[in-house]
Amino acid sequence: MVTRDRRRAATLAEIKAAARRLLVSGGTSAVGLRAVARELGLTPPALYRYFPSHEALIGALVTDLYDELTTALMDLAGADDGDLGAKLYLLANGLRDWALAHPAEFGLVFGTAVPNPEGDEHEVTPGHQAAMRFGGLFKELVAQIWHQKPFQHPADEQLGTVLVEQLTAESEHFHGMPAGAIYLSLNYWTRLYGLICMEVFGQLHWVLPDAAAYFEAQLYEIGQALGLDCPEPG
Amino acid sequence: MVTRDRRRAATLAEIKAAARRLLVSGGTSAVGLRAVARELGLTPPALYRYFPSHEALIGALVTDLYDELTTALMDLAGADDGDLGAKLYLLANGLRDWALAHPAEFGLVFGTAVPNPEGDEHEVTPGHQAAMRFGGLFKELVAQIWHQKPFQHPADEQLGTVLVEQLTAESEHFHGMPAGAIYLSLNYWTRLYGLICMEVFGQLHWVLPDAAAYFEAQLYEIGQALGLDCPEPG
DNA sequence: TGTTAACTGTTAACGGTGTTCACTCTAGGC
DNA sequence: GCCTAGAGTGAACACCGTTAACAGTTAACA
Repeated sequence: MVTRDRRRAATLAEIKAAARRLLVSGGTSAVGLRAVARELGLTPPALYRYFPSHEALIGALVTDLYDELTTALMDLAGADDGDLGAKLYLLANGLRDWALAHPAEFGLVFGTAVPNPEGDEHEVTPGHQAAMRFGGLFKELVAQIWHQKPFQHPADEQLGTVLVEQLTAESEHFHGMPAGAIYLSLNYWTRLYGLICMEVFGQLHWVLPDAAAYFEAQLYEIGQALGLDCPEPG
Repeated sequence: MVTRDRRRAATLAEIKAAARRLLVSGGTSAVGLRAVARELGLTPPALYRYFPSHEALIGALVTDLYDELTTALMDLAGADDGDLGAKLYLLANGLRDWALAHPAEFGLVFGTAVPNPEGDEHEVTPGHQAAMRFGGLFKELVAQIWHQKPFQHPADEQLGTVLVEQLTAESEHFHGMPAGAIYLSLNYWTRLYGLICMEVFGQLHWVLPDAAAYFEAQLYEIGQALGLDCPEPG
């Protein structure tokens, strides 16, 4: 019987589900090793049969959240068969909606620093792979947009040799797009991420009580930079 | 004698200095109540004569860091008597330099969510006041730039009534600037903050090994939006 | 000046955390 | 049917923030 492995996988899933529950209800600090064990009616040391440390458990949770978000956004964008611009618009709005609906998860996934300061051996963890899959969503879509209708982009001379060199190094991930186009794509992601971070972390409440209108206006702006005729705000 | 208050103020400063030291050397998690007490040769309960809780100690530390950053940037911008655009450029670069030089402090000050979800009684803490002073730095400078040489800005119709309403509510903080101009100013801050956050938190390392060139290009771009002739990148 | 009150620090303790070790018991494989 | 690997337990360790009761010093006031 393989019921042994099956049982192990089941409890492993239960552990992560309990951790997720605690994260949602009480924020990042609430998902402690002992609390998770309590949730399952187990003693704390029992969890060490499944995760080598509390940190590893959190890491697995982050990986799951990344994948959940990725598939959710894929479903969202896949359902719409319209033009690619509308797809990107859906993706951006979907990410914001998810972040606002799950602020604790967002804070855990995107608010914690990536531990890659001195990049000797990358030691590509499953969490990193999940993050790459997530990032690939946007890269892929932007590359499709570019190849369908190339948008105006700054020339290499405007960007400077250093930046162009770094951007062209990423060209393979963008299906051979030129540096200027990758630059604009990076802008899109940077501004989107920054906007959502500020809204979720409450840095925007002090000037804008409800950032929805501002977000929409910004989405229109950054979409235009990619040659998209986004839905106009207002 | 007032030596009693003097002594109290001295130890209070020592406590915060020790906390700061721990923050720098070991990150946010290293600045614990017991660790701070250990650093001063005191027992943990002694600190409760100075701060009502560990959280209050952290709050005081954040306030100090805000003020330190604010005065540092004021000195930086005050020294240069050139045009206001150069001042803003110095400010933005100064903020980035500070964030990269003190990543732990930056993470503590800007990376933690502002606890203002349902804004009933704001209960304006010293930390909030310090944050306002810091934000005021940029608002003030941008307002000066606007009044010296008004830059092109989107019309109200382009932004939509909801957004215009919110922006004009902030008009007094921007010395009576119109909504479109405030919108562009907000863009400047949003993009600057997002960029620095991503760089410090390592979200940019995976695509750009060294974000300096990208940051410079972005600074040029967002400065142009405010009608400034920034130093060109490259 | 002597008394009193406030202030600063201590020790002991409580409940909480992540983690390790030695142990038991049960289920699967030979 | 033995035997081993795995799952789970209880006790313990070292840490954490916090509280309560207590002691010594110092400022203020009658």
